[in-house]
Amino acid sequence: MFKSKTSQKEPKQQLEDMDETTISLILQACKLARDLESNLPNLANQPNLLSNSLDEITKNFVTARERVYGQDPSTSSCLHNMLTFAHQQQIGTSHVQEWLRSNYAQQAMDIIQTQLVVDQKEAKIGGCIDDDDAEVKGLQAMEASDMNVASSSSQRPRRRKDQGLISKITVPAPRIGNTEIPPEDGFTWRKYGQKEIMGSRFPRGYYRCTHQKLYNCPAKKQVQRLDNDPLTFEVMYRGEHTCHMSATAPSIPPPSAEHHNATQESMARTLATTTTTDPPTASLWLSMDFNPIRGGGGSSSGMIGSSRGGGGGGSGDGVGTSTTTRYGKEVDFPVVDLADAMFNSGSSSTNSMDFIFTSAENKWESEDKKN
DNA sequence: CCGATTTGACCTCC
DNA sequence: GGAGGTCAAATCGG
Repeated sequence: MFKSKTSQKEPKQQLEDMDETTISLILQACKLARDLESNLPNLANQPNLLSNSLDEITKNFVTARERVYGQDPSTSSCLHNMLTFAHQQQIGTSHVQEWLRSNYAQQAMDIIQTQLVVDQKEAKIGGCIDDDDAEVKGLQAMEASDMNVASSSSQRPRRRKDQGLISKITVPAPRIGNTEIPPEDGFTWRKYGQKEIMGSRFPRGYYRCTHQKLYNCPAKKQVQRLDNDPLTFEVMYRGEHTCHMSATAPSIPPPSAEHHNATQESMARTLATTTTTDPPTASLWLSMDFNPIRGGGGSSSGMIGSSRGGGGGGSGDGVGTSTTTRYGKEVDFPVVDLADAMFNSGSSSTNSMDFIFTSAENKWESEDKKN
């Protein structure tokens, strides 16, 4: 897989062409969503208005989506999901309310927006890569082979460029609270390194899944702040999380069972005996704490595994603090899937958001999937 | 005591 | 040889 090489991306041009209008449509929709959010209390008892508002938003998204599709399907999946989601919103207003109310919307929009930015800047990667597109300038995927590396040079198996780049996204730093903390993504990460990168003002943080050892979860991510925009993190994910998919891996401890199967339950059980901070299947994750900061500013409202270990003292400038996350409550909105899709990006990032709304709109999905 | 972070050293790739 | 990725000892905190 991960064959190659970037340059097959001429639609880049098209992208640029479409962006202006399309993006403005999307932003417009986002804005409307925010407005809706702020007026939610008032609209709550005015179903008609609420409905109109939702229609409005949906319309924008749908239009945008159509435009996107008309241009470059490869970049549309993320948008598409967002749009589909908008569609779905009509289906269950209560969900929408919750969604909007909880800031997830904001975050989701941020993601979408940044995703677009990435798409533009690097039409080759854009958070929407899948097997076909997976490329990385220097990263040659060697998943298979990377199992038996180790051998060559006498010493410990130290390899690089393993697993290939799966997805790369830029994520806005929290708007509130501590902007130094890289955004959560629903998984538990353990920082294993930090390095100054040539030409970058900020160091790059290296994280791997907390369950790497226990469950052989190969997921890793690199977090780095953008030089020109310290409030934005560029996150590169590599490898997929197997820790919440594998039958042996811990997953979300489904609190109020509902949409999870037996496997998950058993996983949850397993989990219960191993750890308490776990990769909430993104599903839950989103619903629980999409926005790390929102709870409480600086002093951690228990959102991030906070900077426990390591000499706190000023070192990790920037990327520092861990992203170890912890969630707890149960919730269960459709949004959950949004989460799942977005950050479960470990793998086919393209579909990052594909899962999100599948139930609502299958037709779109089918189209999308083939990219 | 256990688990997470820090940090310098080491290793691989270009 | 240099840059980037990973390891692992030291350290810290619950």
